[in-house]
Amino acid sequence: MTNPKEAAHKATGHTQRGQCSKRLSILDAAAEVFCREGFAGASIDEIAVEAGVSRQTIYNHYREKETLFTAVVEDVMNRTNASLFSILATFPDKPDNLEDDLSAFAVRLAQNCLCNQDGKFLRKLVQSEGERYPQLFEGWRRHGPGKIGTALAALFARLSHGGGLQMDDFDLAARQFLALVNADLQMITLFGESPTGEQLDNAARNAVRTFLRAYSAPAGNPAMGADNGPQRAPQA
Amino acid sequence: MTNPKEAAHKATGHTQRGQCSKRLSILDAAAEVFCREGFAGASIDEIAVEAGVSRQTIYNHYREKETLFTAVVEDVMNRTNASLFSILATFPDKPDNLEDDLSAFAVRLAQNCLCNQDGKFLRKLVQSEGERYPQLFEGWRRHGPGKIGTALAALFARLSHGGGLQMDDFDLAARQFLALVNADLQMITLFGESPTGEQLDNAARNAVRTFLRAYSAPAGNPAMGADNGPQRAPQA
DNA sequence: GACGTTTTAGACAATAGTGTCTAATTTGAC
DNA sequence: GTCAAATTAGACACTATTGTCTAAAACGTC
Repeated sequence: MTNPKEAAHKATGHTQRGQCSKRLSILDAAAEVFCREGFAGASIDEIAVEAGVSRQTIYNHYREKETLFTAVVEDVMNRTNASLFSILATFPDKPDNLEDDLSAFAVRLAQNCLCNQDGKFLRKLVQSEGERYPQLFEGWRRHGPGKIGTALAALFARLSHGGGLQMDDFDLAARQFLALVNADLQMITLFGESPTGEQLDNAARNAVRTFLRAYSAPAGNPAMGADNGPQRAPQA
Repeated sequence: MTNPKEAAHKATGHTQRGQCSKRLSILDAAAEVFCREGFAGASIDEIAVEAGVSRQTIYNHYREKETLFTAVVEDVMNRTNASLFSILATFPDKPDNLEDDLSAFAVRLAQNCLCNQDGKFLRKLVQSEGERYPQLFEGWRRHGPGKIGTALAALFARLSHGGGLQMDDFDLAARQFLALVNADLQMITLFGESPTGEQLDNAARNAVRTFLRAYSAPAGNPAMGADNGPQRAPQA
């Protein structure tokens, strides 16, 4: 028995709803189980039960456990990626209150990418299986935190140019921004639960305040251009 | 080559040296294998081979796999804890250059607790098995990042009182300090390798610069005052 | 209703791992 | 050298899991 289904699924737009919905529920259940049990601990039977399909159907769509795993990782990465950019687009073009805008932005980012089910999945699985599948997660490095990093860096560059921020290493600032947002959150998410709205708000507020204390342009200096104020001594 | 066997260990009633060294090599090998394979993926046989003992000896010392696992976690936590406090003691009583002293401190912290083999173990295993063994890792929360957090907070309180720093939430500052140090490091450690000395230096330097820009007391302001306004640091 | 495809349940072999048991062997203390 | 404790190798029963196979059932389309 070859696999006409994979070809059919990819090539033709003739996809049947049944097939597709099975695929989706398998991916969903697999993400759940892989995340909960890890790759070695997850059993195909468990996934099949949770997905509401027979084990054979899984082996039908994905040759073996590893194939399923990589498919799940790619699926979650794509979803996270999409969500990421839709959130980036929500940052106002002309922020009127940088602290409020950045805080709200951090909250959206945290709850849709970081504290998400998908975010949890990626964090856990990259951590535990990253060394075993380097080429798989190298995509995550580039398109996950890598991409959010560069996107954030671009945002900060824009804000710097607009005069609200002042910094010389946008990538560094982006990494630090994310680290600060996570500072208060990781203890919660690591414990396995999702932060409440209030916890999210506080974490974002704390992160943004510190970030702005380090990087906001001197008040009353509507700086244009890239000139550097007397803010920091470029050390060594 | 993992046998510091002359270390004085816990006296368990009938202490013989042979027993003790076996115990240590079992714990060592188990830590290695659990870290590499996760709890489910690790096999007792693999650990036995790596430890250079027979499988039966492991079952002799630890009733079952789970017992061994918890013993390993506790062992690693204790080691990390000890290392932590010895490092904390290295921070000078009267720092002459806050940036340099904090950077050097951050480097020591990172390479002895965070990027360590033990640090890697705790990060990975807490992440992947934390939800399954909450009571086990609750100790980690209190004595790991929890304890380092409070110890750091105490340090920052001292520095604030001395006039070098200015902040009103010491615990928050401690969390943020650690987060900033990790900001540049986690991408490296997550990938599985240890950072070079240069990477460590840069990460620490970047973290401390941002931290001080957010929290250093205004120059020429000797001390006191729990109040901190939204001022930034002209530093240098 | 007929037909091709997908799905299903279940049996199946093969492999791997856990934890126990026993008997032989080593080890260290006296 | 003796003796007891620790260690070892190996067999063992038991369970779990992977991945394959087959024949029956469900599904969708015409």
